[in-house]
Amino acid sequence: MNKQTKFGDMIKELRTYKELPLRKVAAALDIDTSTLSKIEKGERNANREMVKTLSEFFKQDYQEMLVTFLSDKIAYELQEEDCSETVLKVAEEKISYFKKTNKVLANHLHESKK
Amino acid sequence: MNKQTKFGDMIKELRTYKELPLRKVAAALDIDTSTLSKIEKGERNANREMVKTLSEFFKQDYQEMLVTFLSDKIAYELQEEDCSETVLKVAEEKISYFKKTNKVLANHLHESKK
DNA sequence: ATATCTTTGACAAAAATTGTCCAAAATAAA
DNA sequence: TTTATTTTGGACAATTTTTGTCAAAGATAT
Repeated sequence: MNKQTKFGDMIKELRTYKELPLRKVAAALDIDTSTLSKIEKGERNANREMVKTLSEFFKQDYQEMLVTFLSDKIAYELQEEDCSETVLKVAEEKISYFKKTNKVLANHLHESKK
Repeated sequence: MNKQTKFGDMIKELRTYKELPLRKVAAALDIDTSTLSKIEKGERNANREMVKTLSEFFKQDYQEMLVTFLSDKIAYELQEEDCSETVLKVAEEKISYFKKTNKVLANHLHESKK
């Protein structure tokens, strides 16, 4: 599986490789087939719980799937910026700085991750 | 101004340096002082329009402020992940890959940026 | 042609964000 | 210390976004 693979493509790949219908995977995730179809096509968001469930279902490494999932979100947010490279560099510096000093970037914003 | 400076701290710095009350800056932004106060403390989100207005108001480079603003958001999203470095790397690859191939990561998700 | 699978659009419900107001807390000025 | 001004925090409705669900159309396979 390619590094640039989108999360949706990844799980569709896994699903079709095992010749499973959306129905089966959707059941494991406890969601509608319609929703899963959209997730595969990048039209709806998955969430962490789904990533976890999918990694178990397909016996894939959770961290790896999570990286695919999260990097999609980041890449999506920045894809139209022409300063995206700089943003990523600065973000990395901020993260390591705040991890080091044990501070937090901001508190209240969108804290529930389901 | 430090690279790791948070957006809120940055504009507070600019404001206090010029000895302006929230009231004045809030007026330029056409928002409540209370909201601006929260933005400075990272408790509310600014948006692009505000970044633009602020860059003009304080005569700062827009791109630079934008980088501060966007990197805050990214850093916030990833600050609790232990795979954040990898995520950023992969995100960068995805972005340049999709820019190159002129594709798009996903369509419909949160498209209005105000 | 029939059955199964996939996609699409619509919609209400739920959740998150925003704008606004008010009053308390903090700070500065008199 | 009183008074004025600035800053902060909480509450709340309005708005926007996301989510879950359904039904039907479209595609594919049997």
